[in-house]
Amino acid sequence: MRETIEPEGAPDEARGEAARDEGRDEAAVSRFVERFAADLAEAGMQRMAARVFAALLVSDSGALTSAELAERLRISPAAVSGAIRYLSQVDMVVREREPGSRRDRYRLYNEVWYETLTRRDQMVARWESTMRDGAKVLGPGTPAGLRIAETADFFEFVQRELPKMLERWRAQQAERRATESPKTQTP
Amino acid sequence: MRETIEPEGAPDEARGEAARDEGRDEAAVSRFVERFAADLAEAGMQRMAARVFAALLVSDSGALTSAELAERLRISPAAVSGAIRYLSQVDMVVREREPGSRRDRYRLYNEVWYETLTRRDQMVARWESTMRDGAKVLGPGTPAGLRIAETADFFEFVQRELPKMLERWRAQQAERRATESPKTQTP
DNA sequence: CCTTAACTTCACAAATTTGTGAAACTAGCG
DNA sequence: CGCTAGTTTCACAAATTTGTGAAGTTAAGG
Repeated sequence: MRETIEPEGAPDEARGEAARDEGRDEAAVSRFVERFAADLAEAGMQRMAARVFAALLVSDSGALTSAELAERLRISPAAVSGAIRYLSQVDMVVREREPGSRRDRYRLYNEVWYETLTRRDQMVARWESTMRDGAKVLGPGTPAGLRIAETADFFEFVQRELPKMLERWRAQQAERRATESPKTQTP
Repeated sequence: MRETIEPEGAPDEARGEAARDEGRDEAAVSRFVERFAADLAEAGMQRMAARVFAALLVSDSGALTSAELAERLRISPAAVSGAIRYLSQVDMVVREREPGSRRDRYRLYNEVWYETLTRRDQMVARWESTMRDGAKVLGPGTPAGLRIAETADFFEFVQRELPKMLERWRAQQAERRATESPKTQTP
């Protein structure tokens, strides 16, 4: 029951400068946006942040203004603001001030998955630190102390592995781009 | 302000069959439990589940009864029940019915981290599926379609990598146990 | 079989989170 | 320099989540 009062046939002075994304099955796209957002939310991301991220993902330009996001997701500017604050904080989106206009655009960060995994890595680092302290408290002679020390070791292991894994992904991508279509280089 | 009325000096008929965990700095242990639980909660785990898991982690036996958990964490049996339901569901804890007595014991699952990563893997699988569908909706000719297809590829890559990583961890552990102290085998 | 210890379920009150409208800022543009 | 489009902040109402007490269930032990 929300009435987004935005004269549908507004003069197009304000139109056409951003993503147009025309000629697609908007209903299907929206379903996809909501489905992916739900996946992310289930994994712990704030709901609005997830929706905004998904909306950016399906835009051809990879960047949208606050107004566009608000319109497409049917949410208030305040909600967009909150979502963007979160997404910038975790480096999933970058804010671009357009030189000419006074409105911001929010762009998908290119290395999103790199950033996201790095963030996860930092979390694991914190856990390892917690575990090392715990191992001290419990003492190396006790079963609990040993178990906790081993957990710390596991977290340390994961921390060493994640960056390597990202490296392999990049290598694979580089190779694929080289072989698959030698013309398609990102401008 | 919770009053856990449990006669501290209860006759020990009901004592001594489970974890005793004596002679440690209980205050320090409790701080560690709460800290690690907070880490887990921040990562999205339900708070009570996180606390119960942490409490099991610091027990020497690696297993506690509902009553012990309730007492140590100062929570109601209902809360324990809820937490255990979650933890069993995700295979982080196994339920053991003691043959003699009528009370259950909840034991840390040995391969917790293996299970946890596997679970994460399944989540990534769902995301990949979402992305493949999305790529279809957007179409392979569009920028958004390409971006989404690449994301799907990334998820696929991660899915292939995680199991390998776990394999390496196991190998490393096996080796360490062999070299470090050839006597210390789990009974 | 009946008793009763142990666990689970349920309804609810408390606490937390979420998204909004409206007011407060900020900075282009005239 | 003031106007105003665009964004952020704030207080609050709605929705959700959380943990509890109490009732309900199950099965071990007499």
